[in-house]
Amino acid sequence: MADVAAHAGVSLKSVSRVVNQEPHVSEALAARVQAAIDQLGFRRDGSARQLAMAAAGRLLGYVQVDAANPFFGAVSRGIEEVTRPAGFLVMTGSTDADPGREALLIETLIEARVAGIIVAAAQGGDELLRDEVRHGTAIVCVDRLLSGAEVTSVTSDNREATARAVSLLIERGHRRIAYLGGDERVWTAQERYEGYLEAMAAGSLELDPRLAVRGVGDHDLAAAATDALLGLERPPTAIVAGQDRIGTGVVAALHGRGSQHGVAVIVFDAVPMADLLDPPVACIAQDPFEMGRVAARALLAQLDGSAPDRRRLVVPTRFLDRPSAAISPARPDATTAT
Amino acid sequence: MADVAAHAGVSLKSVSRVVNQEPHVSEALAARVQAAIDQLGFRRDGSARQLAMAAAGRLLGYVQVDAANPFFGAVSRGIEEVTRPAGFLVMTGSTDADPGREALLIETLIEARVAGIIVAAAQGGDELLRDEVRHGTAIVCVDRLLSGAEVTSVTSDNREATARAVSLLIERGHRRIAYLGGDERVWTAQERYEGYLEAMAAGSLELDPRLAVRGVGDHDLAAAATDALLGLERPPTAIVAGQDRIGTGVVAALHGRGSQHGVAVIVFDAVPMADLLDPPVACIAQDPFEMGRVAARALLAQLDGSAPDRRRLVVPTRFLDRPSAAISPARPDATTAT
DNA sequence: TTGTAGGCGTTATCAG
DNA sequence: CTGATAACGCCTACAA
Repeated sequence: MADVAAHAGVSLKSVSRVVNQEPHVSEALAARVQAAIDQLGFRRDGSARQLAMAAAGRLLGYVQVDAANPFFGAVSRGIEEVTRPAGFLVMTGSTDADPGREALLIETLIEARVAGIIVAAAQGGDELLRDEVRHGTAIVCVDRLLSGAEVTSVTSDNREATARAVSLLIERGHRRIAYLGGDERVWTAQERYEGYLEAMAAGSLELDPRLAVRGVGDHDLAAAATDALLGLERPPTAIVAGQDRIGTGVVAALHGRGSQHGVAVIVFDAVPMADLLDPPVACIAQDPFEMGRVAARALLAQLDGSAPDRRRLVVPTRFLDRPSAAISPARPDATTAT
Repeated sequence: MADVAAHAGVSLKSVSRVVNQEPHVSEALAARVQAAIDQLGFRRDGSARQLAMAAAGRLLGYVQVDAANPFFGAVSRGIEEVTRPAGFLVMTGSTDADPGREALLIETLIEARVAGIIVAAAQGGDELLRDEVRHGTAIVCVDRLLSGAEVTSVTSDNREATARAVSLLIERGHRRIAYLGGDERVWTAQERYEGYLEAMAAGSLELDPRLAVRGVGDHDLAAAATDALLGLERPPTAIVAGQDRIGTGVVAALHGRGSQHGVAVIVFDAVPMADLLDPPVACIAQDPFEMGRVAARALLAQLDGSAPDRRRLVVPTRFLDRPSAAISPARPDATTAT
């Protein structure tokens, strides 16, 4: 910048004024400075700027489990949509659900002097997060909670949505409804499972423990579990999958058996092309995009003090059942075989 | 930091030494300083650090079209996998293929003093990019080229892969092979289209212009185009879709017509659950994850001067045809109806 | 092993 | 409207 000043024959501050488009600069001077800037290819240095202004730079951190996961990608878009117009830049990193990576990432973001951090899912590094919160860092959680700290969180209505879906199956005559869920230590998985139990109880259906399977959080495990379910002397007439990957496993296991099996499938989280699959499935679709927007708005509001530090924000899911066949009424023979 | 020094009764530099884990510090002093740090909740300031060291901070920029698109998400993961071990943090932003946004984003990244930038797809803001390259910024392009500048680019073997797929169809007896492609101004779309033409010529098949459709780059347009193809008096026996979204449109249009139509479908880019769809499709799968890794390695190598500024790096695609039915031989009646 | 002086590029303050 | 000077928080170089 000094170079520019020298080149233009003006003072340092004048250059600064031009660069920042401050008022009270004569056109002549501005032009001269601009010429020098162009000629020297000058770029103002964000670090120095931030240092001098002592203000928190317009930088945000977004910590996610996996950038390649469409859910988190969509959250990311939601965040950007809100933060970019506000002039923020987002620094992103994936943790692979590894608390160590998460910790390192967060430390780095803090050092980069981000104004706030959005953390999407992955429990485990909670202690560090709580420390940061106490330390005054603005943090918002997405798709997870953080107990023991004043944090606002944005989640789906996991339990309620699952309960509604199961209730719907019951309404349509299903009695043997299976649930395949993921790792029970994951909060969302726990919530969804409880929603299932809730609805089963509300429908006065006794719970067959063989139909309530947990810890099958990936495609292959879910496919194997589905095979096992179908092998029972009285197989379920409906299967609720607690995650998209579980859903694809269920579909894979069902695929090719012909649609005669008549098993209705509902998957939590949107499955791509759900209605073109064989068999088709109904989905409890989260709205990650909106979750990102909500989280970003909450963070920005928190930064300018216009919102409390701790809120529980719930983004509703939508039930997608385009091919009505997906959750068709249970076949009579299956129901009456009791 | 001065606070810490005062609190611990030591000098500024001693605190700096402890923070940076420099050698030659007595344990007693280190402990005292560490205590003060913990107590005051001190965090070293990345901006100041960067400013003082005059070195380019360990920051990288990644500019993509859409973070919610699994392709770019996977590229992002590939980049991270390489850059994080090297101690870099990645700042990300989506452009929505809008040159204006892209420009703004890049400007911002430059101001943040990133050491280099990876730009994934979206042509249009080329002039700005060329300027930056001339200005000395290290830039690597992914899934696009940048003419008129010394940039290294990482792409798939778009043309060759498409040609191979079409040749395979020809080998299996197909004569009427349709191609549905996206916007011809997009480089990848152009390459793939040319691959189609190439293979048709190599197979000595005359090109029916009604079967070579371009500019149908989304689901609905592709579905409509497919309907039109099926309405021809001599419909194609095979359809090659130049993008995943086009592929889903084709599948949607074919879905429910029964598999009797016997149309083989090949989609460029991996379609989720391709083999469970009705009808199933074969895929020309790109490897975005690897593309990201390659790009990141190229950028890092360029930064430390161990690689030239300009290289054309090609990451091969894989042909996925798990359900062999997908590209089954053309049905005789369709072929002989000539 | 520890402390001191000077500077990194920018902005804010206060004179001219 | 313009310019000199002092921060900002840290690091390197040099001295004690």
